[in-house]
Amino acid sequence: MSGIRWAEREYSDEEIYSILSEPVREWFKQKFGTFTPPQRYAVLEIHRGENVLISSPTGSGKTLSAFLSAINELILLGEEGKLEDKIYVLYVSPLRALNNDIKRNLEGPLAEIKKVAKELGYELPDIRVGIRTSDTSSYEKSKMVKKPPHILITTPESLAIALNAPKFSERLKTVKYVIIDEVHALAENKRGSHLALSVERLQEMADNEFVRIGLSATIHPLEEVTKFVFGFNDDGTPRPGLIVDVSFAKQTEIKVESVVEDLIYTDAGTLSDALYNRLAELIREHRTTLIFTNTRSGAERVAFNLKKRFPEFEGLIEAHHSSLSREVRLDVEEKLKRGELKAVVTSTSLELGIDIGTIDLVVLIGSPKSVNRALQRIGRAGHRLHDVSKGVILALDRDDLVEVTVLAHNARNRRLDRIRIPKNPLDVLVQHIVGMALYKVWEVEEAYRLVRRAYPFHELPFEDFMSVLKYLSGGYEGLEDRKVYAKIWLEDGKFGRRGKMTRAIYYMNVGTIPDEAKIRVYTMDKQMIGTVEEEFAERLMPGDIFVLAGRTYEFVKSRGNKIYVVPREGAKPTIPAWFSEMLPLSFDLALDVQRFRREVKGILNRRDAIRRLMRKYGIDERAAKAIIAYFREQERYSTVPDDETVLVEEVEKENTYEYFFHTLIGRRANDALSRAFAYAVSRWKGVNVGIALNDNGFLLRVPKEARLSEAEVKELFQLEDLREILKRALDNTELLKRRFRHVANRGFLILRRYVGRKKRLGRQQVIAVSLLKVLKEHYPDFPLLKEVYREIMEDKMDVENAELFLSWVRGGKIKVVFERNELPSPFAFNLEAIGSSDVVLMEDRREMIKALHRKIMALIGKNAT
DNA sequence: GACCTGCTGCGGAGTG
Repeated sequence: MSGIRWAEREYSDEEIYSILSEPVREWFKQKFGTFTPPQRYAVLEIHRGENVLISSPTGSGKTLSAFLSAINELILLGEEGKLEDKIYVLYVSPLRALNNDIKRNLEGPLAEIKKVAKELGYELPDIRVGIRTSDTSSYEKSKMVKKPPHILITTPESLAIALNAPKFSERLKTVKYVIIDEVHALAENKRGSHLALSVERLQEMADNEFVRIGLSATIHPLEEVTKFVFGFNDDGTPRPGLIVDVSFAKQTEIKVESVVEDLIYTDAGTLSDALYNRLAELIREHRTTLIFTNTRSGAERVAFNLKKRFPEFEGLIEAHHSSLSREVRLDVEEKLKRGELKAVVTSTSLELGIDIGTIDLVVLIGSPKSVNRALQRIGRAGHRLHDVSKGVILALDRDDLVEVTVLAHNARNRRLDRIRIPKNPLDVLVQHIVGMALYKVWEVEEAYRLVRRAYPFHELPFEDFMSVLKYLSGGYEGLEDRKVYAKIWLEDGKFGRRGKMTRAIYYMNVGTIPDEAKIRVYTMDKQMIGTVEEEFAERLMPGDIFVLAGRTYEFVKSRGNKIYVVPREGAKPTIPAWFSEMLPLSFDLALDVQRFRREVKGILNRRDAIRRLMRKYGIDERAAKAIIAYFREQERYSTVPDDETVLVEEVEKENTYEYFFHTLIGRRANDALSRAFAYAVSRWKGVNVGIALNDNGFLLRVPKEARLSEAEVKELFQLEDLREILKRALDNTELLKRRFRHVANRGFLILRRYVGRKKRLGRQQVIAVSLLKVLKEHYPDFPLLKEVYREIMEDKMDVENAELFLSWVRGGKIKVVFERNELPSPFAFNLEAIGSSDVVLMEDRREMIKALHRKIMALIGKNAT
């Protein structure tokens, strides 16, 4: 029997007012008059000390539902003169910009309540709200130790650091309410696993059991996420609490547009003209437009070009992303809040929660890759409950167009993607074990119990827990000579801290986001603008001009980890590139695109195909025509793969055979599947196999002598236990070398967490593969090494869904169609263009696709469309 | 060596 219930009781205004103190009640009446649905379900329950997960749309008063009980309590304490200098409420969100926004949105009402109270004759003390993130100066942090805020706002990473700050952690012990906002964005990845352990550590050190409140606008499945927020009791049952589900649909209007008629033959220049003209049009037609680009360099490029092409926007358009300095970001956020900007171009750093009244349009350039993300972003427009959230998605290539057509349709119908919560990530556990050891001496059993209270580690085998402890306690002959120090001691069923540097190592390596070697960019008068990657900075020559924060700067000189620049107009500035992962297409959405393929296939020969698509999917004629033309070309030349057919094409190249697997299951699942397949092929044939992959499928490049028969290709789909195959594949460093560089970087950082090297090495040397190789050579039994590797790779891989896909093939739900083709089919163009090396230029890629298209059209005849 | 498409966040406490 689970103690988790669905909220059934909707309380009346009077019932809620009855628990509120007079100033809060009067303020609420004046300001709102009545409670919103989530408030009617949640406020009283939270007041009674129930854990609550609230799922309801943006602008529905969700944040206030979470805070109202706590604010009321603080006001009551203030009235009675019992408000102490301690933290009562802890609020955690994934984004710094959201934290800033929440602070503003709390301070306003608190001041208003104080004013109302004064009119009523109460003299209330100030209720302080404080933020603690990387944006907080050390001066502010030290003030916080002496005089803590009553409400503390932070991020998962900063919380993990605060837990180990000897003085400040004392202040956290008094917490009564823990609010986790935008839960969906955390639960589904390791940032969430990391936070879940932090919360359990906090509970362990806290004076009392605190109330847990989770918030989200878009989340599915609710029960699992609820368990994630509440955690588990020691007897294995989920902690009790309430699910408040008022996720009624907010009015949303989503348009899909193709910026040009012809997505193949339009040259790059015309395409960008069309894009910027359309953007300018949209910006002019609206009060404030928020534009999402998915990438930081994209945000820089679009912000810069809009201002350059349309001088009317000078000073009215800004860029916002994580590599801009605190000053720049805060300035943009403030201007946005005050309604002083026409548009802000952002990567993803403004996609959650932020409440800006004047934003009346959201534009997405390229696919946001999941329905949840699309709804979150578009929800930034028309933030008030009864406003319509308006979004326009601009597609720039044919695969993108197909994807966003399905995505927009799902978003309109509130078909959310399921999130999957990672289980037992050992790299996260290692960080927290070190953190725990810094805090006190632990009984092994006691620590294991604590860890298992966190949802992601609820089923952690004791052996795995012990192997992590043993690993961290070192004791490996000779490792210390190589500066591999033990972080903990482990004896008589207890463990504790070891090593002078351990605390610093913990601080410096906290979190699960892969790091980059950063170079700070300063103007000559010492204003920091942001950071660029070491590799980008290294290439700069004096006089070079580049874009940062949507403006152009000339590089002057480089000093250590800083470079100095001066503002300068330039003819053709470069745009920095930052290394990171690409947003992966969600598995659920991928399956829907498969279904969409079958649907379109079914209507291809009907005269009203275009009209039907327009009607059902709400796309314009241009977009519908492009989709129909794309599918007709594919069908004339090859097979249209869908949810019942997986197409494998063999194409002969000069030295290789290329096999295109049209497994539309998203990048992460394709990553797992392609690697397992490549490993199997390389074992069968004794050759190296090249891999290229994207969301729509993958490509194996096999040497001529290792050509696969149709039977062998089909045999690949019979592979069982992918996880096991991948484990073996991951032990093969040769294969790993071929992987993307950021994986290597990530590997290095994780390794650094274990090894504890503080010194930053040159990029060439830090490639984790080589480091691991060295360690492996010298220490064949180096414990957990393989596990560390797997952790790194499994971050990128969705083995579970890859297995699921294979089981559908084995079960006959999906049929494998094998073809030998002279050229890759139209659906394979984008994969082909990934190329054998990572150095295909965008322009070249477009040319390559154009050339392929011309050839295909010649083969199937001009009248295909 | 240059090409380019790749998100989110990131010490504390005390001393001089």
